[in-house]
Amino acid sequence: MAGVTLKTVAKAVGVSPSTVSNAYNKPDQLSTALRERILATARELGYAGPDASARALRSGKAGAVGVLFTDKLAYAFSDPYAVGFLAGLAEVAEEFATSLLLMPLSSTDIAGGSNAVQQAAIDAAAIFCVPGGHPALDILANRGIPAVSTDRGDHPDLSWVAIDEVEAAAQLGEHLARLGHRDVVVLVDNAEAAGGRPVELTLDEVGYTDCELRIRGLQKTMPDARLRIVSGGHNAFASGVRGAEYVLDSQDRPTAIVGLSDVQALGAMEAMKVRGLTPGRDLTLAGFDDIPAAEAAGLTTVRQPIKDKGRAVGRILLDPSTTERQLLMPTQLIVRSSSGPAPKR
Amino acid sequence: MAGVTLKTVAKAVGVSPSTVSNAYNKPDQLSTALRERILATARELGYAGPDASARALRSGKAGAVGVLFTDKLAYAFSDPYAVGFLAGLAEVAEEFATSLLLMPLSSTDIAGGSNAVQQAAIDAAAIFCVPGGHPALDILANRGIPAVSTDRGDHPDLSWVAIDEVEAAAQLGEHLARLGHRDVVVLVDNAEAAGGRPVELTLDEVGYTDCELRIRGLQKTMPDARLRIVSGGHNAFASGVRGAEYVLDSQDRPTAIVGLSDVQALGAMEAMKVRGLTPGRDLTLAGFDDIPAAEAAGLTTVRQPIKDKGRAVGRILLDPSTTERQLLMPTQLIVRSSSGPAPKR
DNA sequence: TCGTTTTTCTAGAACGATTTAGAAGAACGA
DNA sequence: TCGTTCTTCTAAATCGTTCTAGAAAAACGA
Repeated sequence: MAGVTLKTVAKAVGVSPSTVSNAYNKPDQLSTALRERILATARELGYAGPDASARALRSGKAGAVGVLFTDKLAYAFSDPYAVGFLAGLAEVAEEFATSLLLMPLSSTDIAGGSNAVQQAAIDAAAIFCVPGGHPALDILANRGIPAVSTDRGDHPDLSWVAIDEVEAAAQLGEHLARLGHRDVVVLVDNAEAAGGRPVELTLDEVGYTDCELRIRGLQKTMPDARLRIVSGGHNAFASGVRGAEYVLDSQDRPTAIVGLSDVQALGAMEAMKVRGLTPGRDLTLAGFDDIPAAEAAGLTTVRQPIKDKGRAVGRILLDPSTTERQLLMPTQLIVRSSSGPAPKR
Repeated sequence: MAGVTLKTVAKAVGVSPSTVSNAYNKPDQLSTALRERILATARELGYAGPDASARALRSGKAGAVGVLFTDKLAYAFSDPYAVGFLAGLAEVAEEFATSLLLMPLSSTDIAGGSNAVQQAAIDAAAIFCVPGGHPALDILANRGIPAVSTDRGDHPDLSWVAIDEVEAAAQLGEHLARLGHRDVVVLVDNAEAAGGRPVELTLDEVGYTDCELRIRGLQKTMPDARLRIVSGGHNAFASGVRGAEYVLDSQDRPTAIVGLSDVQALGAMEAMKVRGLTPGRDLTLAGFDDIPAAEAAGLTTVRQPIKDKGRAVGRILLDPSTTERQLLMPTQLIVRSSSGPAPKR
């Protein structure tokens, strides 16, 4: 039962291994009669078809693209934004009969070599919201694996599908400025706050390039405003709750809170409601992404075409007819009930 | 630059390939000095570490578990229930430094051999809501890949992590019966309706084992009720909308609609609202799964510990200390505002 | 000092396929 | 009839590792 290989089948049929291989991969290289005899014998012997690893080794194609996420893989699924990206990517992958390999980006032994990025059998990689200097990116580069990032990197030859973070945030900033807000707290993703205690950060400490750029965008159109940066942990609903709690329970409440993702902003909304505060009246709230829940909650946000982003990444990775290697996707400010005029002092 | 292999490094350092291999995989098999010299030279030469495919071939371990979904992969991400499962599975996978390989289950050439299930380099597989007789399952079995399903299969030696579908549905049925409902429409996932036109089915035509079992469960505690089975397409919000539209716009309205998943039930809720109908008053609505959105929408539903289900599947697949191969997870009826007494005739 | 164990390293055979170049025979055209 | 072209199949090399068994050297115990 076990240990049936190409050779076994070849011997049983009385042909060379090459012919059996051809029966599977190049049907027009042998007569139909023989091919059928081979496949029949294979079935009889319980041969499951060419071994995946062996084929990958010899042919140099793994038939899978890797997907890299920030932080914990389990986390990624808690943000509908990330899920939307995956859905778009999966759509294209499916079209090209390619699998998606989700790689945990655990910190363990990233240098030593026993991590998934090092070990994964992939032909290409999609990099989702992984900060620029991350060691995993070096590993990929070193392995010579073509990659597309969702952030514009520094290298001019890196492929990416991104939005104009600064411009997108500037649009939101303009909206807020026009409403009279001059005291804003920005909720960001931060590893150090993941312990549970919210932290207040300087722009330099923020880390993730896209977060930094968004804050710069806000500054651009809100030059007179005081912008504070707060984190309640990783990018998740609970972090938004914690970050907002910290801000709302302090003596020094802002007039507006901007979550750098909708999940965080929705967490903040929850914290407001618990305190009897109405978004848009008592305090303005805005997010980024425009996930489905944002609409239901009436959250003002900056929409990104996330599924298209996933599709575009997939095309660059898999579709040879796609030549564009750097793509800027459009964004749109969606004003809903969670934003309103700043209260007069 | 290209073509740097173990051998290249070995030659450069002046040792045997085995030793270089050991430098990466068995650090205690050689002196620290030599190991460092090897790693340094490797870095210098631009060697990216042992090739994934070659390693997989020789050692027989791919370092990845496959995940099989019903229908389109992109679909899977539209159901928070499926996403929750993935999150749980990912958590365990991460712990064991294993990647998750999402395989498209496209119908193309499933027999011929050019499909993902056939080609994937995986050590094990998680099977999520794939109906019993699906050819992909045979392929896995044929390849000798250990698999765990989220449905109890027919084979006694198959591993699974599931719920008692009949009992869970029976619980819901009892609730509905007690409220006086005797005319119920069940919304199911169905491929034939995916074209756009809703269809009405008999129990035999339902297909997916778990759907069938749930309907049987309802019948069990609602023996006097008329149960009709309707599908608006695949398991998705839009299908729920379509299915409900078909039912609501007919002459023969039921007093209750049961979605066999929350996303479908929520779609039905949308259709009701558009028609000015209030769930729980004008018509009772219930679902399955208890996804986060169900709570927000006030949907009565049967809760499944979906993330735990994912975790349990992961443990069976990856954790050698887990001996239990068949696991029944608890369910719980969650009554919310969408269910109410049947209107008197 | 002489076995004996331990450490450190190596040779060579797998692992299971695909690929390249080419042989043998059939079919073809003139 | 003979040279040419197709079709059908094969031998042998190769992909880049890891594994098994064992050799050489070093360390050890008495």
